[in-house]
Amino acid sequence: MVRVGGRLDFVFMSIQIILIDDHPLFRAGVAAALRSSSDLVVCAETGELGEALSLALAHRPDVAVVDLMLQEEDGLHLVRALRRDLPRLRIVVLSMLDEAVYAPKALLAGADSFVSKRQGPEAISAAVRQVMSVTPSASATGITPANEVSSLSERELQVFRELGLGRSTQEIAAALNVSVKTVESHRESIKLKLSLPHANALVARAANWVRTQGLAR
Amino acid sequence: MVRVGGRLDFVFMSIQIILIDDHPLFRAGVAAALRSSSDLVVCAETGELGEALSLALAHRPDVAVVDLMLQEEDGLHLVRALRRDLPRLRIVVLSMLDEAVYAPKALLAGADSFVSKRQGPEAISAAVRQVMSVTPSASATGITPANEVSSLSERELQVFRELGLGRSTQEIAAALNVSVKTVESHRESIKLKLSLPHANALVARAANWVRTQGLAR
DNA sequence: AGCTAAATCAGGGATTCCCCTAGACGCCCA
DNA sequence: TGGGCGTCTAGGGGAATCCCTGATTTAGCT
Repeated sequence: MVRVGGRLDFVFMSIQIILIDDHPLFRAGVAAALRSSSDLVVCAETGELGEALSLALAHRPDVAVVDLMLQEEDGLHLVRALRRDLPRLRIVVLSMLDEAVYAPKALLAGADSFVSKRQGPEAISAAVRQVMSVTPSASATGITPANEVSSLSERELQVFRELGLGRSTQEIAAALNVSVKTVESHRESIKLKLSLPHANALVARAANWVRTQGLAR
Repeated sequence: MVRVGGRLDFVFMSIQIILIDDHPLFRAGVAAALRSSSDLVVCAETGELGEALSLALAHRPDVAVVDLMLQEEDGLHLVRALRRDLPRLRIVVLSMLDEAVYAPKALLAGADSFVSKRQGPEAISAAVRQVMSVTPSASATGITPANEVSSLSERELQVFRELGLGRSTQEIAAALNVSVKTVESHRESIKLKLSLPHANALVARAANWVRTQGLAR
């Protein structure tokens, strides 16, 4: 397997990439963006998270580009699995969600770089080259969360988002396939973490957060 | 401009499409999906919502594929503008968000079809062909807002605003010097007027309204 | 292994929600 | 001037929730 070490522009070397994105359209877009650089090769791609690990083991790519998309739960899981089984693999995480919230989680899970999808095609290619140009230490780009919402766990964030969309406790429980009691529990945790006095304050805060995230309305 | 009317498969006719999507990657993906059908032609595409209308007026496409993406407010605005200025234009709305929530909104705004992005590339092509296969009645939208904040009375508006600021029913009652029961009554009236299903939806809506009004803390 | 955080859910009293009813007041209009 | 309509007020009562405490299990970290 070839590998780009530094300023070796007179040597042709390709970076092998595996692309994991459960959304076919986005995957097509990202693949096109990557392929537009002749030194980047998408050697495998899949939308099945279960298939990703075995594909990576088979192809031994240099970089995995993983899309957190909306089920970032499974995405982070995959990042951990990749990091565990393929320690030398560089992992670039894409997400359309809030960078301040998800970047730390992704990096903590073992990702080497985090790219917001808002940044466009070039940013992805750039990130891939960047993670290949540094030693595999990961170093985490020094993103400071500071945002209180970022202290929420995965599940709490899901509940928070649903609340911001104006969903009732019951509706959320049904959507997440858990009991009402569990959702209530998450709500309590969120209120505690965000120092909110009561339910209405929680919902209003969530709605405003969702607004800033542009996740709907 | 050619137009497919019915079962005319022995005549070659292309469907002209304008693609409006503020996200470059997704736009690339959708464009690729559409172009894979030889009878579909992407005659224009843009990520700028402001540019969309003039492009549509200039190219006079058969179908507009509009991505609600994350700022669905603006997207719906565009759909209405397109429907107003180009009544015969077929409009297909894409969204990655909850179909049950956004499809009615999109159709109400004048869209002819709604496709969830989860459904993949084929669904988009299929939707484009489908809207071209029906008569251009466009179903007249029948826009009856009614659910306007402006329909709220003075007192209801006060309660609504307080709710949007995250105040509890008790707090509002104290602030307005009335009983909790009165505030509850106002809440009921507001829910009725705005067609809101339950308390959380009410608070979330109020919070968003407060944000747009700039009345926040 | 031990620790910690996350996720799940139960119990139970306090509170709120939600639907119904209803009196008082003001306004418009026939 | 009487009737209709909307607003503001508020109570009754059952359902739902809020909110606090605590328990268990899983999983990631040291």
